[in-house]
Formats: sequence, C-alpha cells, structure tokens
Amino acid sequence: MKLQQLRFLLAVAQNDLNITAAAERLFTSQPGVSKQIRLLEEELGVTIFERTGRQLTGITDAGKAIIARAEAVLREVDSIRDVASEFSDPHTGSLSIATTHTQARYVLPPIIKAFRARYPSVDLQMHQGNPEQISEMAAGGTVDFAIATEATVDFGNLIMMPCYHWNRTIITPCDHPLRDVVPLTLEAVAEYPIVTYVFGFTGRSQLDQSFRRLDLEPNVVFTATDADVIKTYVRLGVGIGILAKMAYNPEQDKDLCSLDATHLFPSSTTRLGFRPGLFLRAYHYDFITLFASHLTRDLVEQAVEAASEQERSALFNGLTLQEY
Amino acid sequence: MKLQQLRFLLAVAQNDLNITAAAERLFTSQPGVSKQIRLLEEELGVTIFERTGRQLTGITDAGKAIIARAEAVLREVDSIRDVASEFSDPHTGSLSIATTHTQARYVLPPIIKAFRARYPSVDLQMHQGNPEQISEMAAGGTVDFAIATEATVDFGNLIMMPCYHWNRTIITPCDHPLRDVVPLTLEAVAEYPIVTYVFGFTGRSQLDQSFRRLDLEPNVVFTATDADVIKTYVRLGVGIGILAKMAYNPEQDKDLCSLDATHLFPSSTTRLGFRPGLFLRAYHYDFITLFASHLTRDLVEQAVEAASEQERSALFNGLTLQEY
DNA sequence: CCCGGTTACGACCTACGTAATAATT
DNA sequence: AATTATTACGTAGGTCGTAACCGGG
Repeated sequence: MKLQQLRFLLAVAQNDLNITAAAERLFTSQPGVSKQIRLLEEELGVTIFERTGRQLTGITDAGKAIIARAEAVLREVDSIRDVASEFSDPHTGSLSIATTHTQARYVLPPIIKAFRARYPSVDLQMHQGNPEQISEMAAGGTVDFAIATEATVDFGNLIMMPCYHWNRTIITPCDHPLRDVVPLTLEAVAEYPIVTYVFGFTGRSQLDQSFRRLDLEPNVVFTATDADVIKTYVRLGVGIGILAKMAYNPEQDKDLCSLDATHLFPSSTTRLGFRPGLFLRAYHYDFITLFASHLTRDLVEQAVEAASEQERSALFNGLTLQEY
Repeated sequence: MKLQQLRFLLAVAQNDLNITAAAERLFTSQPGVSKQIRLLEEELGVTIFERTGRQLTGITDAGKAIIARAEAVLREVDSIRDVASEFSDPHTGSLSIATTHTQARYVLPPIIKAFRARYPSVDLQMHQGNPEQISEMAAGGTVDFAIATEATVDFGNLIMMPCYHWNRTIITPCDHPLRDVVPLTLEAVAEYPIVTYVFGFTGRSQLDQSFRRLDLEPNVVFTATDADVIKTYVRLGVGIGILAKMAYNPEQDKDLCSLDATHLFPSSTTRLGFRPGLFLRAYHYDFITLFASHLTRDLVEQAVEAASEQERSALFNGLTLQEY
C-alpha cells in the first residue's frame, strides 16, 4: 500500500468515479491511476469500485470504509508536514476559516487585519457558508477553523470553544412608534412585522424561543441570512429588524434607529471549532487569541487534551467572555 | 514522504535510536534505514534526531510530534488492511486482549473456548498485566481490547463499556469464628487479619472505601494480584481472604468456606475498552457479545458513534448487567 | 463512433543491498 | 578495537507516460 494509491483512490471517489478527471486533477496520466487502483484492490483482496464493464459505477461497502480511513491517513500525513513546517518555518503556512456572513462582515475584519500584519506570509483563506456547511468543512479537513453561533455544537466531534457573547438590537425607521415604548417589551415587538435571520443562522432559534416562552406569535415577514439584507428591507418599511448588535453601525446606519434588546433575549455565544487531531501551529493559536483574548494558547491546549466534552466545558466555566 | 519512511522512523525511535537494531527488526539493511531517515528529514526540512557526530543521541521536539503522528498514520493504514480482510476473509484475522489475572483465570476461559470454536482461524493473543498497562496497550494499539475493573475509566480516551457487575466473597478456614457472626458485618470482618488484592487491582479501591466509610481500619496483612495467591495464604492461616466471588470455586476450594459479602461492599463493574478508531471486525463484535450478552453489535456501534462520554454512558443506563 | 478504462511497453527513477569509509566509545 | 552511522555504487523492481486496444452508450 502506497500513499499515492490512497491519494488516487480519493481523487477518483471525489470526481464522480471518473478516473480521467481524477488523473487530470492529480496532474498524472489516466492509465497510471487506473493501474494503481487495481493494484491496491489486488493487494487488499477487495473490490473497492463496482464496475459494469469497464465503467466505474459505484463504491462497494468495503470501498466506503476504506475511503473513509484513507482520508484519515492523508489528513494525518498532511499534519506531519504541518508539524515540520512549524519548526522549519513558523511564519509561513496557511490558515483557512469557514464562517457565516455575520462574522465575516462585522466581527472578523479587524482580526484578519491584525493577523495579516503579524503573519504576512501565511496564506489566509476564508469560506462563507451556513452553519452546517461550516461544521462539515471543519470536520472534513477542508478548513482549519469553523466560526459560528449555531449548530456547531454537537456536530462532527469538533472541539468547540466559546469566543464571545452577543445579543440583539432592534432597528426601525426613526419615526417608528415602537421607539415610544419604554421599557421595550417582547409583546410590543410582536405587534409589528419583523425582518430577521433565517432559521439556523445567527441565533435565530434562541430568538424564536423567547417569543414562544411568552406564547407570542411573532409576525416574521422576511428572513435573510445576513444583516445587510435585513437592513435594506427595514429601510423599505417592510418591518422592524432584529439583528445582532455588532451588525448595527451607528454611523453608516444613521438613517435607522436602534433599540437595545439585550433584556428581551438571552445572550448567544459565538464559538470557534476545529477537528480533533488538527495540528495547531503557532499562528493558529495566535489567531484564536486575537479573536477571543481569553483563549490563550495554554487554555486551548488544555481543551485539546481534555478527554471528554464535560472536562472541556469545565475549562470554560468561570471565564468572562466579551459581550457585544 | 513514504509509508516505509514512517515505519523506519518508528523502528528507530522504538529501538533506542539504534539504526542497526531497527534495520534488523525490519529485515532490511542498515544503510537503507539511515538513508530513508535522512531523506525524510530533508523532505520535511526538519531534523528529527539529534546527532552528536554520527550517533543518534536524542529526538527533537519536532521529531516527537512527527513520531506521534506517524504512529497514527500507520495505525490507520493497518486498519485499512483490517477493513479489507473483513470483507475478503471475515473469519481470519487476529484478536488480542489485555486483561488482569482475575479475568484471564476465572471469567474468560469459557468465553475463549466458545470463541475459538466459532472462529478457529482467528489468531488469538492474550496479554496479562496490571490495569494501567492494560489500558496503555489498548490505547497504543498493542492490543485490541482491554478488560479490567479499575483504572481503565478515564484512561487514554478508550471507549469503555460495562460488561458485568460482581461482588466479593470472604473465604476462611472452615473452623473460623467469623462463620458464627450472623449477619456478617464489616466491623466483624475488620477484627481479623485480611488477605486481599493489591491496590489498583480487582476493585481494591472500592473495598478500602467501604471500610473507611465506617471509620474502620482493616488489618490487611498480605496483598496479591491474584486470587490463587490469596487462597494459598488463607489456607496457611495468615488471615481471612476477601476476593471476587467468581474466583471462589466450591468444588476445588472445598477446604475453604465462603461467606457472601455482597451486602458489605458496593458492586464493582468490569469493563471492556478499545481505542477509538479501531476497526471492529465481525468477530470483534461477536467476542464482545459472547463476553457480555447485552453488548450487541448494534449497541457497540452506537457507543462508537457517540460523540461524548455522556452520550455513551446514557446508552448503558437501564441495562441490566449480569451479576456475579 | 465517441468516451472512458485497460493493456502493453519502454524510460526513468529510486529503494535496497553490498562494500567501503568515517566517526564514536 | 569494536560498534555504528554515512557514503558509494550497482542492480532490481516499480512507477509513470505514451501508445495501442477494447467495451458501452
């Protein structure tokens, strides 16, 4: 068994069982891939791909199990390279982050700026997606870090660490009657059409819970995955907006008025996660600490070492997180 | 990077940095090993071994990290072979178990017999050790299964599953005055010199706790790692023996009398554990079910899938385990 | 007949073994 | 002096690329 054979195997699996395409992606010849696959099957004594005639038409059960493990092998091999680079050239490498719009647009920019200043030679990649996609990318090794608010807990065994708490603000046109309701109540909010996040994004489920607890039926007339769209529709008079506080910028959004809603909803927590086994380079730790100053290298290492989820969350109890 | 280079690397690390010895163990030439190590170092751009002159004198920090990951790679590669064998030849393979004397001597023999009857072509290996050694062997990949009562919880991230409960019996010469104490109490037991297990073995810590809870100071005059030695010294009149119930055989031990001590001590639980990532073949599942009938393949698979330790133990709540 | 996989063959490379050399203890 | 790592070099095996060949749609 050769590492290349495993690479070939994965390439074929990832290219719809098309050996030609896999060979192209690997910058090698098609017969070579074909042959190595057969040699691997022969050595293992198992057919990995179902064939009708000469065409690959499916993956056998054995093949699925083997492919899953081959991925693990290659991830681990990559991590060996990472370890080596860390010692030979600690300031060069790559950092890839998957995150949601809210983080990418409102929270990460200053962090990224500081990080790039400190590590100009680190190749930085950002991917945007919904929370599930983000978790999958982190679990599957496509990206190093997942940063999101929902759905990342419980998913794919990621090591998750709380980064900051945040709450919501309600934005309205400045002549809106809701501004006269003091103190603001959920009942009053529920009177008006609402524009907010789609389900699964940016603490939306916690928002729904708060209304439900008071047996209120909020009239959500429009949902979006990002705050910019929400603001746009509030400006159009479609309804009042409920969005993450950090997405409201008093200067740029001065045509909208904001009403603090911290007392109406429980705080949400944004977390950063990565897959167990990922080798964290010095700049990974630095990025984490830049993003959440309480997550020192020491603490992160303890979280990685922690045997159970319980043990891990115990580490984070008693920490005071930044509040937005 | 080649898999062989990683194998060479590990062999050198495991043979006191002696390349000659490593080459012998690998049935290859010593210059070959030397060269591949250097090639690997060159490719990674990192020195793995500290050298004084030509002698290898230590492992660098980078080397330690790399070796740890190389072990993971090779384990995973082995597991690919296991997967393949499972599909090509499900009845052939190997099963290695590390366990303590008590299990090996009194509990496992009928299980092993049944297993061998069902899988005569599976190469069965048993290793005896103390609970820590056992856990280490399972975590490090030396053996597939660890079976023990203590110390295996919390250790090395093993996936542990409860197999059966058991309690203790007290054995005495048949003319011993303790036989007249009805009902038997811990206070009475504490009056006599005691022969039992050494600390860390076969539920010894739970035994100590029971005495301590009543502020009793048991007079333990002799400790052993196995019940046969305990019986021997009880026969010599050194003291009364406290041992696991399944270690008392009414026929063979008819010169000794046993007093049930179930009401004096809490039950202990014997567990079976294996490292996460181990590929379980059909005969692995069958062995587990033979050993503990409630641990069906389905349940074991769920335990493997469980994301957290909590989730896993929840699976086992409500099961009624066999009681010895 | 086209697309895609396999077989055939030749060139290159590289891993490995033997032998010689150098450095440590 | 003995042990152990490195260097040198030749060989055998294997990987890879080109080209020819086959099987389905």
